[in-house]
Amino acid sequence: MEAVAALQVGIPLRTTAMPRARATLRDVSRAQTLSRAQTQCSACNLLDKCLSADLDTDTTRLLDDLVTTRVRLRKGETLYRAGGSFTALYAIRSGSLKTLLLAEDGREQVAGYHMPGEILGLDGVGNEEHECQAIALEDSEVCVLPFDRVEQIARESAAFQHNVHRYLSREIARQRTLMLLLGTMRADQRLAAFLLDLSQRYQARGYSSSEFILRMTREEIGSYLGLKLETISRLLSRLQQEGLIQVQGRVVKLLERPALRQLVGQSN
Amino acid sequence: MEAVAALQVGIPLRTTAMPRARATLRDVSRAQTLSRAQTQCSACNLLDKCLSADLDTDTTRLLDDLVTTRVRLRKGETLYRAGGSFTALYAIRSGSLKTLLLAEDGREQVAGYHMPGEILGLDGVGNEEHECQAIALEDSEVCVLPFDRVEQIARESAAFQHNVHRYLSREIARQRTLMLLLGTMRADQRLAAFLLDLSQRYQARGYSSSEFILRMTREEIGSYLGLKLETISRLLSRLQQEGLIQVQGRVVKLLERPALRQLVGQSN
DNA sequence: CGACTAGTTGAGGCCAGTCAATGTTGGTGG
DNA sequence: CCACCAACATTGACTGGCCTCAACTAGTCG
Repeated sequence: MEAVAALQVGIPLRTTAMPRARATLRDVSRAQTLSRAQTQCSACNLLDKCLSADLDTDTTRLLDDLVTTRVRLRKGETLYRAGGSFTALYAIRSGSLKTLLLAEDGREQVAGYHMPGEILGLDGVGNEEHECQAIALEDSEVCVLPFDRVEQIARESAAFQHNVHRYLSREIARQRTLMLLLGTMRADQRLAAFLLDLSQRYQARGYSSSEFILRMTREEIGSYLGLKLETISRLLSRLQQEGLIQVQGRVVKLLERPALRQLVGQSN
Repeated sequence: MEAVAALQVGIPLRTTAMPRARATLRDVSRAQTLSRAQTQCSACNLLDKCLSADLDTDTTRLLDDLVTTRVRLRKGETLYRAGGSFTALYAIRSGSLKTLLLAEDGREQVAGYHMPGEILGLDGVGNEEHECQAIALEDSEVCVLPFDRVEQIARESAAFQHNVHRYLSREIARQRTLMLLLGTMRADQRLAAFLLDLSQRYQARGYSSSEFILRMTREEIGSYLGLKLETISRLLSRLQQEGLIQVQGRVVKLLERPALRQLVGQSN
């Protein structure tokens, strides 16, 4: 109960060596059990983005009772936290979340920014507990996919199994890209790459690819890119001054995409 | 054939926008088909490190005809490369390999250093082709695990399936740690963390945890840690001067492990 | 309105990169 | 066995990019 209260306030929970809390669904404000009609994956408009891609109708039917719970999160609330026992994957239906990496010494870093259709919680499969914390950046809704059910269906359907593997693997690939970014790019290149990535992901979801809203603060973006907030701020200003983008608070407009790509591309 | 020749020389293949080559087993010097007795996972001394952990005897038997091929690599040879079609996972039996990340613009970074008992190739599951290149750092031997067989067995055995998932997930966790390192640590902290990681992994394999041989050059270590070779060299000297380690070429001795841990731990 | 959070911008410092010279090691062929 | 070469490594001097510290502004919420 106290946990819930704390979360409602939306405190980022700056965990200096947090006594790894058990976090379950009770942690979030509203978990709701849903009627079957509400949860059928086959009726979900995010179909092609999720685990249910490319399945025959028989298999799709298997999925229909996979999701029995959906969770609503308010901005700032935690979906799961590091050390919390892993029981399910989460598919984002609406809104967006960030994942936060926490080291024992209090060091922390934003590990990812996640949009509708993406699946969260994959990091927990390994040792039954989550390794990072997921926090809503705005009011959001996620589907709960109990992992034992996921594994069960994967055993029954090779196609679904393959989707699961693909998702795990894609997560690996995503992180690879980030490692390259963190390991080899200058600050301005990192920011440009970040903006282009956002643009591309928004486009894939049917939103404008040239104008969008940053859901993260300068500090969060900086943390994600291994930089400080001041650097992010300065660079946004500079890119604007150079005419590559237009910034107004959190609203960003990409003006010269080729130039941005070129900036990212120059390998020194 | 030409491919083999090139590889024999051990050229690092500095691929500036390499025309993504198809790489198969023919690429490596000696792929050998083995008798059943030679390849039984149940007889492998790396048992507990590999996919066959925690299985009942029935399932273990399933694995016995999983590995039909083993590959020998000489130092500098490539096991698979980016863009090569993904057909199998590879379990390292002896030796060590590095994985190399390649961006389209020629940027490249060492993504990992891999030891016996570890599994390579997980990044290929997603889109049927490898996303990085694996190169032997010394003469090595790996078991070939055809991935369709792996998936098949996973459908038959929940325990094995779980191992597969665990492995994929662990890879994600490993990269997470690296991201934290690249995103938040100073150069000396990165190097200390690297040395401690090696130490711990050598220990887990029954080798000395306080004295070991670096199988990578300063340049490769630097690339792995997002630093330059000169920085690595300087830092190794400095850590030696401070009495924390002892370095002699590639032979490293950890003298003050607590101090190293403390160095890594201080979050600023 | 005051308190607070998020963001911008400037001045100065330091850490790691760059460039360059030199030393060391290991493999190869005469 | 030694000479030679190439790859690897060390060290120094200098530079520059990003961080730190700090002051100030803009927007938000009770």
